[in-house]
Amino acid sequence: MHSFSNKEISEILSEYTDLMKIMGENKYRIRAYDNASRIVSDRSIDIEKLAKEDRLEEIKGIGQGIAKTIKDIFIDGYCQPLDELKKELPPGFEDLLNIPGLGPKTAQKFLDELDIKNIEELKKALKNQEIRKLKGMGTKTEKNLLEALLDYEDYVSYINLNKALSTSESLIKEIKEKSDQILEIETAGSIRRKKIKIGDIDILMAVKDKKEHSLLKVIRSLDLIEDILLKGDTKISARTTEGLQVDFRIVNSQEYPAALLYFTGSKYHNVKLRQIANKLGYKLNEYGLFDEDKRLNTASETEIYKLLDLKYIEPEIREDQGEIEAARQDKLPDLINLKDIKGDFHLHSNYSDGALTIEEMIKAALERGYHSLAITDHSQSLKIANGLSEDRVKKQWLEIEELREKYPDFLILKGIEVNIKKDGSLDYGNNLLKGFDVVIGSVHDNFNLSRQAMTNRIIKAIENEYIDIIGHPTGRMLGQRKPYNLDFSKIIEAAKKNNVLLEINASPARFDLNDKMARDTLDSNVKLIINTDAHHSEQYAYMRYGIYIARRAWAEKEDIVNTSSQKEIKKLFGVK
DNA sequence: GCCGTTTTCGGCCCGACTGTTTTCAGTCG
Repeated sequence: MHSFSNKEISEILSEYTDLMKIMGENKYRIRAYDNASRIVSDRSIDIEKLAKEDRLEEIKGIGQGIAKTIKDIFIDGYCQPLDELKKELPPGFEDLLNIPGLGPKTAQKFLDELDIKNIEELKKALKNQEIRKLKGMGTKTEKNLLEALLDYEDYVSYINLNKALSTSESLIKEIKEKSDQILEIETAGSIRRKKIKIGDIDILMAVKDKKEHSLLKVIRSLDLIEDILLKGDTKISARTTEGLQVDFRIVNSQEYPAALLYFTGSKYHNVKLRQIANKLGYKLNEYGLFDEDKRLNTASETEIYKLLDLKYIEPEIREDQGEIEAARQDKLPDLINLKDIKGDFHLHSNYSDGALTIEEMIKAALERGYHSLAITDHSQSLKIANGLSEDRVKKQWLEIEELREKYPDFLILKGIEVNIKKDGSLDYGNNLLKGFDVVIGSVHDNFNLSRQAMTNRIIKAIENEYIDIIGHPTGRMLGQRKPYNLDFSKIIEAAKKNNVLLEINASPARFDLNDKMARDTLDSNVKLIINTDAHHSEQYAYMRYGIYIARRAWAEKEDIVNTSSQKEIKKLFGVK
């Protein structure tokens, strides 16, 4: 038996799906494989274990055929049917499908009729105006494909949630200012679901008359809009000055709830809802829930769910990852809210690389309605961030003790973000560490250890009796640094055994843990703490992103330590 | 290829837009 991660199996199935599309396979077979690829990547099922125990068919969506395909991958070490398909196509050919507007049929046509084997050859053919000679192709197609190809070569694949939120909020604000026809307007799509990575922006609008509106003109005039990609009565696609696609959808008021549901997705959530609607004898589309041709009156998404015998499902968990079944049984989680948060426990002051004094950080925390915080500056070896020597730690403790007298009702914890060294030992000795109320262990160097070495390094830190929290557990920096190689299930296990918290670092540079890992953590009954890692009090506002991640992880108030009372916090961190 | 509170066979979510057609296939979400 060979070894493969869920992700690797998922990618093999996904590649197989792409190739089957090009070969013109049965579309339902393609769909089955596509679906299986998603299921395998999604949740924390242990695909390798199930394969070894011959229990793959227990997974819904995986039947005899795909179970055998997966099993054979573990036995052979590769996917034989995939390799056979690959032999029939030139290497690099499947990359053509990544170009927007170019699908399997067109790709196959290019190969058959012009012997185009890869993106380079396509570019040449487009520039030489060979494409327009093909039947069903014209100059317009040629021009569009060339543009799409050039875009693809230096494209924006995705942006982070914080950026997407601010862009969509600006767009909506400007549309409202420039048009008096908007009855309702809202961001839908993956932004409404608060996914961390956003591929495009979906904005839904309700107007009085879908045929008689001048929204195209308004959209064309928006500051952030560079050009229009597609224009219809109900759908307008545009591109921002930063190269991001925005889809505007236009409906009337009656249609709005169903449209909001539809355009929020996810696609897989929607498919499930439609299947349920069909079973109940209804039809669900973006214009409403229909009984025969009669639209049922639904004033909100909640009413649509209700007619489908489901409780309202929050957008953040609409991913077809068990939420529909939970909604049917009234077992949905009561998701945590921003207002439940009472403290922030990973903060930097001007003792290390923060911008403000401890007192300034306290004042801003009070303004946010918090009752607690922890000052956790960097430890001595992080010179670049002005890490604290033992003497400066002692000096900071004295200052905190004075501030405690000045703010008696507010809980100020003496904390530290201590470096976890390459061998898993910590940057301070236990004699100093035991004087802190909160010790966060973080990795700040030697990111390229082997999976085993990195896992052991962090586990060793978790086992130190003074460690309370593992900070930004995977070390990723969005768009800059990949997460380090880690057996995360072992980290969860160690955290559970040693009563250590794992952090959701809410800083937009990190978003670490991500939603899936956070959900896996909670599934193992390990609690999470959400911290902003603020270096300035303005960054307390990052807490909302941490909440989004937690909500996507199905977190309830009780799952997140920051919601505890001051008394509970004291008990948790052993403060008198 | 998967699935079943009518089914082990016969279905499988649904619609918008584009380009090139003249009624539709391809692509996308």
